Amino acid sequence: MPNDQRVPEPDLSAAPARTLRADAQRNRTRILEAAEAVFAAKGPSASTEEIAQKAGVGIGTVFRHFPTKESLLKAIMHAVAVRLAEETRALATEGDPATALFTFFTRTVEQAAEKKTVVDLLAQADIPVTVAKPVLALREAVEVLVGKAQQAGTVRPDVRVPEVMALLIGLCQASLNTPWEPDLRARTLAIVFAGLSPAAATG
Amino acid sequence: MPNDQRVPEPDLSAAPARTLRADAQRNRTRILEAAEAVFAAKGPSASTEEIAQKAGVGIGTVFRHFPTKESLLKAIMHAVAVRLAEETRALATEGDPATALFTFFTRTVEQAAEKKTVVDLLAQADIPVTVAKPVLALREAVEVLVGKAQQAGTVRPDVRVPEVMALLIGLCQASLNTPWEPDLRARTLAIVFAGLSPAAATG
DNA sequence: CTACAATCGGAGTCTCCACTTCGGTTACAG
DNA sequence: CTGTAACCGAAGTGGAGACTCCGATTGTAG
Repeated sequence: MPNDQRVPEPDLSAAPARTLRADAQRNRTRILEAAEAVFAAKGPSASTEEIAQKAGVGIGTVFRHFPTKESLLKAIMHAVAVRLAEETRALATEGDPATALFTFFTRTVEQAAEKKTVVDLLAQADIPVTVAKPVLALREAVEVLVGKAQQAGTVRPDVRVPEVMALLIGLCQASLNTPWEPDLRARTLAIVFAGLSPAAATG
Repeated sequence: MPNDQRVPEPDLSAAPARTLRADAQRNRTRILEAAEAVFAAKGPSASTEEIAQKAGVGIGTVFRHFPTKESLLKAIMHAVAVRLAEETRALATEGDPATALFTFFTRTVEQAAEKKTVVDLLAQADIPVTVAKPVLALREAVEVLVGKAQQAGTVRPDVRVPEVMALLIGLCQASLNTPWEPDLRARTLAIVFAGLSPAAATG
């Protein structure tokens, strides 16, 4: 039994502590699931109590697993970033190079309205250190998408990744706050895609 | 001209009450100025106390003039909406039809980072009744801008106002949360402008 | 089975903020 | 100048939410 616990670094992955008691592990999972749902629906301002209730545990249990509301939020953002980066990388390696970027764009904007966490994650100016790695991975995956689309001739060669990310973030935020009809979403995306295409004037 | 309709609605303009005592009028003005500055800098979550302090009055004075924090916020938004609508209308009547829309876009996005109130106003899904009129005026002015640009041949004829507003809101929000370098802002706007231009493929 | 340490959970604390109250102050009519 | 009604402002109230404490509960080693 390791009496002394020396933990120089907090591990934010799914199973951080060793020999975690069974109920503790179960509750931890429940809390993470509940937190992801609540944060996605109501944003970071959702109360910890609501998360505890949705998870079916007491509020004290939440704060034992995550000493701070912020730490819980970071754990969720970490998970979200990892998933998003994986999806994007899959699209970059397996998808049709000519259209993969547009698919990624459309899919992300579509889901933005339902997943506030994703938008908050993307919009953050100063990325917390704990989620920096997956966010970097996401950026690299987008870079691949842009590069392939440019090689395939569906995106202008002078377009760079920062402005693509800027457009993505902007569209996600706008669609989140002002729920778009599918028709409006399609037309708005069409304008951006047209602007990215080689047919457009460079101005 | 709209027919005269009598609406029992509180007047939110600068001088609502008649025969307001001199010091009261002065304080009211100070509060409005302070609130606009603070809300623009910190958003709607800024505390009333900070506004009172910046205005140089007690917090009680703020609540006498504006019974609710929300009513104060609405008064500011009303003023902002009126100003923005006037600027836009001026651009619609006096500016070069071919470029006025782009000028409006660029100017608004440029100022977004410093004026959170404007972004909050534009992004609101449900416009409060008290500011609906100037917001409608703004929308009409944008409609004129789009129409003139289309007549001048600088914007595709199939583009409609809703998607233009959606793009504007998205760009403003993104530039607000993630401060853009002027260079990035220019490149991002260039993509959108290219997408609006007739040279772009319709998809 | 039993002991015990890890875990649970919710009442309690602390802080922040919107909003109220009321005694002191001041503009202004007469 | 003077009375007074309007106005001022800071201490006070209430509620919400993040975080803590500690007796009760429970998984698990032996």
